Amino acid sequence: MKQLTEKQQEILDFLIECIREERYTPTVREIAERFGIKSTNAVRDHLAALERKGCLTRRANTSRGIELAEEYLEKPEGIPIVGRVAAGLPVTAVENLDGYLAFETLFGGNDKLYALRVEGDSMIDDGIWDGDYVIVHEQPSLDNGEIGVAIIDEEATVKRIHRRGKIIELIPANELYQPMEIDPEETPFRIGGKVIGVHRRLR
Amino acid sequence: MKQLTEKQQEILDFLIECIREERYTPTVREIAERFGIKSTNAVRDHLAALERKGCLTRRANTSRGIELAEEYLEKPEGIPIVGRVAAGLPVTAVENLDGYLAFETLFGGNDKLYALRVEGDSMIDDGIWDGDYVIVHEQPSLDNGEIGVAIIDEEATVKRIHRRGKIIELIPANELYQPMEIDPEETPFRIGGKVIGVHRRLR
DNA sequence: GATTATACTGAACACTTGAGCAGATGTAAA
DNA sequence: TTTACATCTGCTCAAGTGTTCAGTATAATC
Repeated sequence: MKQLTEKQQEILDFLIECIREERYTPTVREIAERFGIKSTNAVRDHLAALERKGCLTRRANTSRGIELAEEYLEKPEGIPIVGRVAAGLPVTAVENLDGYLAFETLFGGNDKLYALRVEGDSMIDDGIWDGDYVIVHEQPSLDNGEIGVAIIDEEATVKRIHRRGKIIELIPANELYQPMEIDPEETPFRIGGKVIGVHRRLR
Repeated sequence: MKQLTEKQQEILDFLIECIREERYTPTVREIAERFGIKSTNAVRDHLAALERKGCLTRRANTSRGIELAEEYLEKPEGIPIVGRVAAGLPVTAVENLDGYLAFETLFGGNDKLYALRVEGDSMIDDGIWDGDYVIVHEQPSLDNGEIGVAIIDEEATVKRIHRRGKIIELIPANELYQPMEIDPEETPFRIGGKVIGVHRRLR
């Protein structure tokens, strides 16, 4: 991407604001009015420059036919992640900013994910509490000892899952609970996926 | 919201697809072409009906001036939350769907939020582990005993925070650690906010 | 000094587009 | 039957809008 002039950047910012925030592509004349430009051709020059520099494309002879390049269409979503707290600044100052916390960025657009609300405290020693959401990657099998979702008789439960020969062992993380053994030939059993995240809402 | 006819629904769906997905508002004639309608006035009638029923508004005398109502602009984001797992269906089948897990819906567009990565295991008994993200609501004070962010000498730390007279007490949730006492008149101290959520990425 | 890119004015042109009118057909409710 | 509404055709018109041409001026680059 080539360097933009100040004016070009201003106009690009305006376009981004319009299209991203207002879902509304301005006309050449609207852009001219916004910047106090009296000739549509001046705007045209800027748009041509922006197009040449790869910031946008235009549909010819079409009203409001500006299409922004991909990188300008997404707005940062989620919760700002604060790194070090710089002296004297508010916590969320840009200087402290480390990124954005969002499921999108954390789990990267994976469409085999689902969330499950945990009931009971059988996994409390693994840091999974009653009422937590676990984020699950749907997959048919697990490595031995991984935390996953076991579906027994269509009832979902979160446990550490071991396979010992033909027997499936579900191991809680709470000394008050006993491990459970399942013979898949006797009991309808399947694996719902692997737990890859935990989310808790405090009050 | 009044009932839509099949045709009106089709046109609304097309508008939603264009505006939401392609960021591109079609003209009356483009809509006509899309549905094999030969007169712009037929489309005009449909748009009038949709406007009357509150699905959209139109900017008069403006090209591509259709504005969808708020409820059609957002697409469901986040991770599907599964409730009960219905028999015989894949886990993420619509029948099991309970909603979507997203920071947006969980924390409702609150802009006083930030996230902080936790270092150390001083809060392990409160289910906050080393490497977790805590979601913090920025606020200047806390109720006694709430979990919050204490900023001491511009260093942020997560603890249960008590106020005892002039003294601030920071109480860890791990018997290996000792409570810490702070005199705000001697040590630069402020409250970074209240911890309202925990998020953990497993591997 | 010549060339190129940026930034703009002003006017004219032609296509794009929304708006409007007159009228037709079919369906469903009153 | 009457009424209301949805759906559509065909046409016209005016306003909206992108495009082009002819210039002017400045600064950076070669």
